[in-house]
Parts: sequence; C-alpha cells; structure tokens
Amino acid sequence: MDTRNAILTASISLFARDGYAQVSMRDLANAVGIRAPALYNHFKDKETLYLESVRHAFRGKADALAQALSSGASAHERLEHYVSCIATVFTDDPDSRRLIQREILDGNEARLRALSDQVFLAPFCNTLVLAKELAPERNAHLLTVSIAALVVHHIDIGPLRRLLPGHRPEHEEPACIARHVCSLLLHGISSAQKPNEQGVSGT
Amino acid sequence: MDTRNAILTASISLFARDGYAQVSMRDLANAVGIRAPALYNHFKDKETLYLESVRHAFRGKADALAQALSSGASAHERLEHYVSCIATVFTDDPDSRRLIQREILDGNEARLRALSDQVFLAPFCNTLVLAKELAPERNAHLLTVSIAALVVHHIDIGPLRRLLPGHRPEHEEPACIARHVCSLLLHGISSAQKPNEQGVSGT
DNA sequence: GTCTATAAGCGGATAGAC
DNA sequence: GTCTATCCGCTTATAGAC
Repeated sequence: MDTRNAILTASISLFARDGYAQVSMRDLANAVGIRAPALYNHFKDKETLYLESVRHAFRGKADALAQALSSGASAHERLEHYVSCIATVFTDDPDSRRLIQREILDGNEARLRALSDQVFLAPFCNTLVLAKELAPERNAHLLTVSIAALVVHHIDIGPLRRLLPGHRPEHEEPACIARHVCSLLLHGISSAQKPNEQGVSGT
Repeated sequence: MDTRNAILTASISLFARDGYAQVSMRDLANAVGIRAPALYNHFKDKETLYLESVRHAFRGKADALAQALSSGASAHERLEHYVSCIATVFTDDPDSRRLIQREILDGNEARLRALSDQVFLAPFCNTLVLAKELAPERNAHLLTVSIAALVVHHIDIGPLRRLLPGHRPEHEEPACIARHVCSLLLHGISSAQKPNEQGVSGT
C-alpha cells in the first residue's frame, strides 16, 4: 500500500511535466523503482492511474484556498490574503498548476466536472461572497474569475513572460505578483496616489 | 504546393484540439485525403510539420493585434479598442489560442523564443507604451501582462468556468468580457458610479 | 507483489512501383 | 507526388513463474 502512494506521487510530477500521452507506464515504473507490470497490481490501467494521480494531487487543496477566505477581517484584508494565498500556492506547487492547465485543455466534461466540484467549487463560492461584498454593483461571477485570472495567468505564462521586455526576476515572486494584483484590483489602472510596485516604474 | 497548404491548415486544427503526441501522421493524412507517406514529400518529419503548422497559424496575427493599438485616439479609447480586439481574436480563433496554451506548457525555449519574437513582441511593446501613458507610476511590464491576462484567462478557462456558479452564456461573448475587463481596469473593483456589466448585478 | 517473457497493436519513417 | 508494402521500435496489457 506504500507502493501505491509512491506511484501516485511520482506520477503527479511526470504527468504534470510531460502530459498524459508522453508518459509511458515504463517511465512511471522507473520513477518508482519497479517494473511496468507491477503497476497493474495497483491500478487497472493507465487511465485509472492518471485519474487517481490527479485526485491525489488535489487532496486538501480546496480547503487551503477556502480557508484563506475565512479569516474574518475586513473585505479588503480578506482580498489581500486570498490573492497572496493563490499566488503562493500556485508558485510553490507547479505540478498542481500544470495539471490544471492540462485538464482544462484536454479534460472531458466528466473530468472537468470532478475538478470543478472537488477543488474549485468551495473557494469559488467563498470568493463570490467576497466579490458581492466588495462590489455589489458588479457581476460577482465575472469579478471572481477576474481576481483568479490576474494571479494565475501571471504565473501560468511565466515561460513566455520571461522572454518579453521589462521582465525582472522579482516578477516571478508571489509577493510581487500579489502586491501588483491587489493594487490594480483596488484602485484600477491609474491610481492617483499608489506608489510603484517594486521600486521602479519605468524600464 | 496547394497540398502543402491543405496539410498545414488541417494540421493546425488537429494539433490544437488534441496536442502533438495525440495526433498521428495517419490522422493528419486522413484529414487531407491522402496517405501518410505522402506527407513526407512536403515535410521532413512530424516535428518539422508541427513547427511549420504553428508558424502558419500565427501568420499575420501579430499585425492584427499591433494595429489595434495604433488607431490614434485617447489612451482610454485605445485601451478599450485593444481589449475588445484581444477578446474577439481569441474567441473567434480557438485553434491559435489552444496552440499558444500548448506551446506555453510544452514548448522548449527555442520554440517559445520564436513565438515571443514573431507573435507577441510587437503588440507587447505597443501595450507597454500604452501602459506607461495610462499609469506612469505603475510597472509597465506587470500592467501589460495583467491587461492581457484578464481577457485571455476568461476565455482560456471557459470549459471550467461554465461549470461554476453564476455563469451565464453571455459571459462567453467577447463584448461582455471586454466590457467587464475595461471597467475593472479603469475603475478598480469598487467603482462608485459604474453600472452593472450586463444587466444584473447579483446571481 | 514483483518479476520475465510475450502478445497485439500503433507509431514514425522508408523503399520502390506507378 | 502519391501509392502499397513493410520495417522496427515502443506502447499497453496479460500470463505465469517465483
């Protein structure tokens, strides 16, 4: 039974890095230190192994995000805490982040439904409440998506962003991203009084 | 030579939908109405065919986006025009959008460099100028990424967003996304005077 | 539960006729 | 330039010894 967990853990990394079709049962077995046929003692087939890996990767993730919203303070403080939390979680756990990207691209409706219900539903609903509190006159669904979009996209497109002008290493740090996103959300593009975000405005 | 273009056009759709590894040379040949070996009369191998397809998919795309920024009006008007343009382009051309997602996930540095230089560099630089004009005190790189992030992410996560509470079909229309994003960028979360974005605030 | 051996099929790519 | 036929490696999955 410990072997099973070892397989799941190793699988998450490989599937996240290379994608379902590019990872063979031999690759997975090698990563655990066994032979490919031994995998079938723990999982019916490759697809089942993949689905179980994804489930395993997201165990407890929903709670972490949902909890980030429950620390009862002012709405502004909860927003800042939540944005920071998203930025940190997605930066520190690139495997989960990449699995989500891959599932959105390739997942069928059943798989996306499972991901939605088990991972995103709870934090999304909590963010809806926060959104209505912060901006009752806006559409809560669109605003909730926008908040997540700002943080997640900055991280997701990292490989491309690194190549574009003006990039600096600190732009990959979760604290820097969170600061920028919060400021933008709270004040809009042209904040009359808001200072620079990490020291310099130009470049 | 017409066959070559037919191959490229068919390949874009298949690679965008299923990904490189999931599309076989036989699949590609079937889509064009020829046999697999005939593909090798036009392309050295599968990887070359894929790279040419990506190049073909993005012909002229950079110009379209860059031009959206050159219509010399006020900075606010250019922003609105640009956001609308991104939303429309990415909604109407899901193949290119998915190819970009896949390249960001799986592309090596050389391929990302090519994508960056040939597609994103020009519009990114123009947006940098706009960003400095709109918000001289902000970091232009971060703001430029945020503008694109807001629009693109709304569309990219469509399959997941459809399953989350509060979603409505009009949230997939580029005009609706553009309106929401522009309002958010210009006024921030809590716009004191901004009306609802598509008729109703709650739900 | 893990191993070796192996089945059965699909993948990219080539040879050579037309 | 396209075809049929074919090579060969790699894939998933199973059988059966230990």
